[in-house]
Amino acid sequence: MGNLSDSIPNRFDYKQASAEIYAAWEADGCFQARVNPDRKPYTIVIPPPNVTGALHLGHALNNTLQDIQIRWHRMRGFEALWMPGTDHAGIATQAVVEKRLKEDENKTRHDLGREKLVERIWKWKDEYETRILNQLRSMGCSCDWDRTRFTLDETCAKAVRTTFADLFGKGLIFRGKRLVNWDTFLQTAVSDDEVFHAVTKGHFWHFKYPVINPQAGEPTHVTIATTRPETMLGDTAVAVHPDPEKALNTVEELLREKLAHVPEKEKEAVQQQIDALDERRRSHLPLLETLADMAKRGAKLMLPLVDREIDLIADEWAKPELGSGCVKITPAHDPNDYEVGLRCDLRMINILNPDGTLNDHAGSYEGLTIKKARAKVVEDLEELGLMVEIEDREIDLAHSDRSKTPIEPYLADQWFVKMEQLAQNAMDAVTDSRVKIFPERYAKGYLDWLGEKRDWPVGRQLWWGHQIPIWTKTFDSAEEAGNAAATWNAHTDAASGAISAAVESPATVHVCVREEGHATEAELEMQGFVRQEDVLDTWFSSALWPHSTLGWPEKTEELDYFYPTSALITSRDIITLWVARMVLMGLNNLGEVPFSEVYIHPKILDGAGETMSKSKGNGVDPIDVMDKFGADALRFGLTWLAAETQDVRMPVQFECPHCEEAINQTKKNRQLPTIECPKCNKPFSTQWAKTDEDKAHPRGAVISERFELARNFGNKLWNAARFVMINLEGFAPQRLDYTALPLEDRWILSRLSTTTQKVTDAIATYHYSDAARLVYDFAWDEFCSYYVEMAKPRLQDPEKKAATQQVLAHTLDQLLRLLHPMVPFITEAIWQQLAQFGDVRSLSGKAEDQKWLMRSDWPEAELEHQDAQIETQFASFVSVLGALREIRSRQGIKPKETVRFTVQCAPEIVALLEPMQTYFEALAGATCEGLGTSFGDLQIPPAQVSVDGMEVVVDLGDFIDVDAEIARNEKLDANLVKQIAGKEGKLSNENFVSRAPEEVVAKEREALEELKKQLASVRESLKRLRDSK
RNA sequence: GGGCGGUUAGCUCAGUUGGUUAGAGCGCCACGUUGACAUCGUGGAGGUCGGAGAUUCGAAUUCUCUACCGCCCACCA
Repeated sequence: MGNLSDSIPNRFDYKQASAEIYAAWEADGCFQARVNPDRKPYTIVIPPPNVTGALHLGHALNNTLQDIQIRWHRMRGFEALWMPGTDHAGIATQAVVEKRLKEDENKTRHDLGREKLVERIWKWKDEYETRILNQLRSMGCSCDWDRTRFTLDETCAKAVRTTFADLFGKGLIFRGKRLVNWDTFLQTAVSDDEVFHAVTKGHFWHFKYPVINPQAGEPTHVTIATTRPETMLGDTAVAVHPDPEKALNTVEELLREKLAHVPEKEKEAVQQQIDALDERRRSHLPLLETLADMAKRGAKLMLPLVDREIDLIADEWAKPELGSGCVKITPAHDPNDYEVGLRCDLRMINILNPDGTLNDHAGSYEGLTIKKARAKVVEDLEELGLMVEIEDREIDLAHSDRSKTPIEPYLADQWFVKMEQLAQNAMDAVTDSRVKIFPERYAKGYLDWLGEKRDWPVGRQLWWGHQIPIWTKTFDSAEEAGNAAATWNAHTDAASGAISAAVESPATVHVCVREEGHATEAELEMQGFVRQEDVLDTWFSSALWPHSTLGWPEKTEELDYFYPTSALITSRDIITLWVARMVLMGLNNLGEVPFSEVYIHPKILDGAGETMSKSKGNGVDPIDVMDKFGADALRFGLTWLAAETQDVRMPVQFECPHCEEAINQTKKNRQLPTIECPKCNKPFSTQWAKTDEDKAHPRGAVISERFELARNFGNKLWNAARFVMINLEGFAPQRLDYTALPLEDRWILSRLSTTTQKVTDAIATYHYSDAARLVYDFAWDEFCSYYVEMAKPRLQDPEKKAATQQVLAHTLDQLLRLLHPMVPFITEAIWQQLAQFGDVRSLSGKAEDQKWLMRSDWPEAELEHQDAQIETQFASFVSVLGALREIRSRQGIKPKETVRFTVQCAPEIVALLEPMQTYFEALAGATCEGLGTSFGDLQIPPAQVSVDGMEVVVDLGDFIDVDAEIARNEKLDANLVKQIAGKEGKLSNENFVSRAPEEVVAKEREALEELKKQLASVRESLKRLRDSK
């Protein structure tokens, strides 16, 4: 016994052991999945992390949950494939690299050129991909690394071009004008979700356009207002409501309806709005009516500064209740105006160059930046006497998330994917449950979003990405174009294979070539076709991920075997962008959904409820957590917190590198370059350290104490295993007759069986937190606190030792399996040590033939071990134990002192407790002097506790603190009186007695009797205690 | 403006189909280092379950309204 306790340290050296174990697993091919007809496949494709930067805690959660499913299924006998990889992340990555280029070398991408920039981004990608994959390894992720893919690698590129050509051929790719969010710094369109809004101070300019040849009774000018006066250069109309009176009435109706429902305190504000309408009828309506009539007769206005004739139009977009009631229409630079432009067939004049300066449509303003143009337009309008008023106003301005510069709405040619049918197919897959989403409520967002069936703009004006495989040429006539298209289309089924062509009215031909580097490409270029510069939206390649990673469009064995994949585990913010697109692309390319289940996990927020991010400084790095607590603690901690409905709130601390003090992070201190530790008064640096002075201090990690629970649990498990192994010397496996086992063995086996069943169920339904809690409680409270404690005396008894060893070995072995998916390293480390006691550890006597725990079998719940009666019996034991401990504690009995006790209880409880008698000694330092009996008359009154229909009486002799007992009993007395009153009240309520189910009433009666008994007992005790004084 | 989620102990969260005295971890208080574990053990204190109303014999749990927090979508001359 001595050598083992010396050789097993009482701490798990997670740093060294984890690395060694992982390397050994990998070397032994434990992560590999192969096409294997003898097993059922289980597949997860990783949500490929962006190569923009290192992984954060959200990724850690995402990947932990995936690894749990993968490891669990692997143990259950599935051929489990976890497909790893990373995402090129289009604009995000290019923006990061461009920013770096600007900072380090003061160069723009145009200084470098496309090729050089892309080269730089590849370098960045290599660096971060390595970092990311190593982070995943440190976390213990059991990915099949041989299959690692990148969304921009050749396999994926082929899938992208094949898909694009297919859609093009089906007529689902088309070209259209579209207002895009133009980032003038990066000179690219950014998607709506890459835009953030910020309120800035600005102005609201009111100015007027002259009416051309106004007729009698008509105004000479029309007043409009805008926050962006320079856009007037692109105006092609001014709109007025066709029926302003009706519009005002409608508004009033709505307001009156609101008035009826709105709370009292808001009524006044609504009433004011209604009054304002009356005022407006007087002040504006006659003019607006006139203008509406003018619009109908086709009146024209003169657009000042550029002297362009524009229409006065009637359109409902103009709101008579706002501003002057007239609105300028700039279809090429405003989303709403664009809609008006389409409706009224207006000219769309783009006044901007890609770099944000004005182009030749702006006349004399050409070449100016927006800012300068704005100032000059205002100045010139003032000079012409057309400026009416300038208001100060706060403006909610769209900014690019990537460059932080203001967005300019900009009309550009874009490539679109027609969504109508694709979206419908993806919706059907969820409605008919071919794809199930957990938690279910997220299906709504998915369906709503797809239901809009908005065409998908897939082009990005970037250099980093899959370049659109289209060559374009504009011919002199539609006829020529038609001929060219027909010629190229004729090649489609010929040797050159994969081509299709389409004419964009009037005379532009687009040719899409499927094969990369095909001779056709050169041929097209020779004929004057030019390849589209744009690259595809990064989500286009991500949408193919579940099948492109398996080799599609090749008909690979892997594709056949592993597709459709089994589960997709991801975070809620990309349900639409990614999940929906994967479903529709999977259906389009393979006719099958890409996965059958989608699990959406919570997000990780900091202590203030904000999302974590590097730019806020509240981001916890999984590496720091692993350094401090270990990978298992990171994983278990996250699993523990991953409950169904809630996001994970995780208060964050700085850790002082000098004294390890944890300093709560606040909004104030989280962006400081250095912080002084309040405990040891030494400074440390943070991620914000920029100056040499700041950087000289050692770095304080950002961590969260949230992981202590998991770290402690690992330690508990390790030491329980240590205890078992120290006591396993001379262990000889044997077949035990379950029915002949003593109560404590049957109890722990019953609990093990129940736990196994529940944990299995929890993981299967993605109730991760439940799974963690179940196994934590079993391991700590049941196995350690009771079974191991009870095993101690038994191991000293030669008669009982062997059976005890067997049950200990079995339970530990099974427990390790249950825990392995969540905490793979520590369980594997223990399991390897346990192996030295032979390969037969299970009660069944079956020899374990796997070298690695991660490759061993998941436990089956032994249903015949579940025994409710045994569990009740054990509960009585625990109650008595608790009573004894409480008395000891209350009375301040020293641990070394043994006390004597009896339990007064019914005969059937005596039978329950009988076999457990000896354990009171070991677990509570109390000797049982009788069950079902009392001490008889003691000279000094005993301490007494009544629980579950039992009276636990402890003879403390002279040691008793009578006053303490009296105080306690008095408190109990009062409490019982209160409860009894409550129960009596309930039972005297005729309604309750007659309407509640009989069993509930009976239960209440029983409880009342029990309470009364207790009260009697307490009072008797009190009397004796008082008498003794 | 539309939708979703949350509000339970000082903190972070559980709470199954409504039914005894609402649980856990951390923190706090008291005691404790006898050979698995002080990253531990034993005991204790601490909650009128955001508010109002309704249904019911009975509500943390169901329904309605409401407040606050968070997220998503739309819109903002």
